[in-house]
Amino acid sequence: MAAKASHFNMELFFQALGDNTRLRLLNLMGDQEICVCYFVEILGQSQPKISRHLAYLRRAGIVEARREGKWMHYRIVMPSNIGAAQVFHQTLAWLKEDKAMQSDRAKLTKACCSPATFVALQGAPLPIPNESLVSLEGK
Amino acid sequence: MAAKASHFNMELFFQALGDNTRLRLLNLMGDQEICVCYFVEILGQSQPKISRHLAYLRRAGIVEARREGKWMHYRIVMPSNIGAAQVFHQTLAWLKEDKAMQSDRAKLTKACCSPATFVALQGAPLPIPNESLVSLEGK
DNA sequence: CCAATACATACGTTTTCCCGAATGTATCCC
DNA sequence: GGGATACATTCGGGAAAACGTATGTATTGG
Repeated sequence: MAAKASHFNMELFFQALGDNTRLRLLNLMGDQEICVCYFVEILGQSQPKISRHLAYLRRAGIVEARREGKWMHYRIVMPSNIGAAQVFHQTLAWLKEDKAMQSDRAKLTKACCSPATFVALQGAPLPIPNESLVSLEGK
Repeated sequence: MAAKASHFNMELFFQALGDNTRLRLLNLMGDQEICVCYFVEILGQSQPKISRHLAYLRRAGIVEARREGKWMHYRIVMPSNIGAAQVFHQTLAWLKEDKAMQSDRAKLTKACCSPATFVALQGAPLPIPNESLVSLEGK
């Protein structure tokens, strides 16, 4: 029944990474689970646009969503395919080196420290560490 | 003068990898310099199509070409950006694990051993090891 | 139950990508 | 120089992607 799950679609995987908005989203997720409203606030782009890109990443199998009341939290999930996981992990590390990506992360940290100063984030849930990634921290 | 070479376009990089034909081409190059006619023969696709994808890879800065008489040899070049190089190297290793990619490589080996049996490859120059990648062989 | 919030999806348009077919260019050989 | 070979580029059409706008759905609070 799970016979065809073995072959991973590399083309689709890289296409998912071939968009700056999606790279920014992945960078913000990093090793945390994050609420959609933060993405909208930090990227400064329309909510439907963010939502569509998140759906794209979900279809590509590299993020998952979890509902918590009104809010949706997105987190990175490592592909089961080993090669994909290695490339993906390396990519996330690469994102951390990028200036623009660091800037996004800084904004996120700032927004989390004082969400009250962002009108759109009143009462929004804070990011939550993504436990499924902890095992990879060492490398 | 080389002031703006520092920022690598990640989006473009991943877009270049987001096409199966281009992934197959990169896989065939692997660690050798290869003549265009082999690509056409092994992928079984039109010469203009192959040529366009090679041009795409060249624009993305991950392959380079060298002319030798009538023939054009293509080879992989590692991006100067360290993060990109790491992801790229890992990607090439991943390609080697893929069944379909291994099949392409097998066809290439076969074609190189007896190019005379492939009408289109009469007198075509054999692949040449890509020396610029040797330093990375260890990892 | 109703309004408000948070997010997802549908729709129509514009842009981008990919292709086959045709044409252009460089090199070799006679 | 002229034809043949190897490859690159151009052109036009069709498919997919990306976007803004509008609308739908789930949840909360009153």
